[in-house]
Amino acid sequence: MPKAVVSEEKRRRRRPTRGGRVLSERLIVDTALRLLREHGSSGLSARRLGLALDCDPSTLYRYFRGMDELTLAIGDTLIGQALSGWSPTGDWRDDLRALGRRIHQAYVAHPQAAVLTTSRVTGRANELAADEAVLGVLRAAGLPVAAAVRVYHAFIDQTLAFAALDAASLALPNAALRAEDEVWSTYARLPATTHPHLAEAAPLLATEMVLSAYPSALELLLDAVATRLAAA
Amino acid sequence: MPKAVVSEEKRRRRRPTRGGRVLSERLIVDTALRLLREHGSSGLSARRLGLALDCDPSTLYRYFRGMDELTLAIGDTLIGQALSGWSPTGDWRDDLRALGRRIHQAYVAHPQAAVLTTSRVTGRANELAADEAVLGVLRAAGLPVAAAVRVYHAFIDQTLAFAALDAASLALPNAALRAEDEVWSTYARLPATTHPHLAEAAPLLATEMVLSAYPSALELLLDAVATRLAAA
DNA sequence: ACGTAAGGTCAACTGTGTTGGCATAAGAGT
DNA sequence: ACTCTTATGCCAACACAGTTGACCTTACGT
Repeated sequence: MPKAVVSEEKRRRRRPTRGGRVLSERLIVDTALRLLREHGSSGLSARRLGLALDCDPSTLYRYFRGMDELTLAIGDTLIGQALSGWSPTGDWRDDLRALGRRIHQAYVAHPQAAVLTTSRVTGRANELAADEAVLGVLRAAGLPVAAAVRVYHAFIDQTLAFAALDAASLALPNAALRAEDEVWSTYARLPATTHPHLAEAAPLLATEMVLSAYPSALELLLDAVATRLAAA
Repeated sequence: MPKAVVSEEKRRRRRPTRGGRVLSERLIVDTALRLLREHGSSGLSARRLGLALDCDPSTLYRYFRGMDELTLAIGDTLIGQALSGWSPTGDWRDDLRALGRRIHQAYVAHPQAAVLTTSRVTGRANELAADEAVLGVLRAAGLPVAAAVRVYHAFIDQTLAFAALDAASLALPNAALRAEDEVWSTYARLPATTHPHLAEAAPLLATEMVLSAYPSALELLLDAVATRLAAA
């Protein structure tokens, strides 16, 4: 019960666990990501993490104040992955599109983790860097501060929102996935008298709904920004 | 232990609980909504629900296969509330806007419940009705089936995605809310050398980020549909 | 070489979803 | 009105969750 967790830089003495591994924030987060992938979004627990790291669950509390703080760290790691290797080209439209796609993709690449962490503001390093990047692109494009903030808001919310939604359906355990398939094919069996449009659209729905609507939504937003820039 | 839950219509014998109340799906869902509002999105549990209904937690399994199915029922109730009293005017743009706002609003009005249920396809009655309504509006506007399905997809995903995001920040317990405020004001204290754009935008961010970006995103989508209709 | 405290471990607490077995009263059929 | 059936309530128990306080040990700064 560390009242205060020692920050990663201040960490001095590294004692190995009984299994011989030396812990670190990094190692814990990576292992958590692995567990999430293997056991689904509800498959991460202090106990399982302890098992995987061969340490007592309570040890984790030396590194994070609780499972919630660990969750935030996982989220920040995802954003870090999204940004790694990116640099602005100078074309605001390309840059914004790339940032949006990268963030969306990073979350969707870890759906089980994304489910836990989207829609949480962490204020950690990588998230700050991402916000700074987006605002920088918009300001460089010529938007005044106030407008840039509004666009930034729509942009980041839209990206995270779609990421969350897309991740959620990807993260469903197999059983639930098959259940959702059932639902869509149920649509096909609906009587045309009560649900004519659903019955008509059913075959198309089954194929359309497995794709993400994010790319088209993103282009819509970019168009809107272009219009605003042209008007000024 | 009930392998199969008896469906609501087939329910015959209504025995009151020890507290004298007669249970029903409806009563259970309503009580769950109350608990969610009072105790937050993680405040719903079989045991607490049992306590509130004055019945044994296991009794709930006579009505729902598990907490997950109860969750889906809650979600469907929200959609039902969104649709209740709505009818099409014939103006596709007004109708679509109204549907979007109503659904978004219904979720945001129950943020704690929305957090649990957005991004879950239930296939229950009210959800079917909503899907049918949206498709009906689009077809009546003159869109061919394939296009209507694509727009429907973007529309419904966008609405749910923003609802989820907006609900999530509304549903944060007070402590976390204050923590998020902290984060935004931390932005203001960032050194302008490392994060110039964030530092500049900080005061605007603090006020902008508490508003929903959904209304503007919705108008963007409606514009896109109008363009497509005009082209045909 | 020593003393300190970081950080590992252990045991225990409360709360969770879920299930199998049992009991009872509501309603159907006569 | 009497029975018979069974829907639906209750109880006890299970394995799992997060979290904490006390304890111990070993790596490091001096």
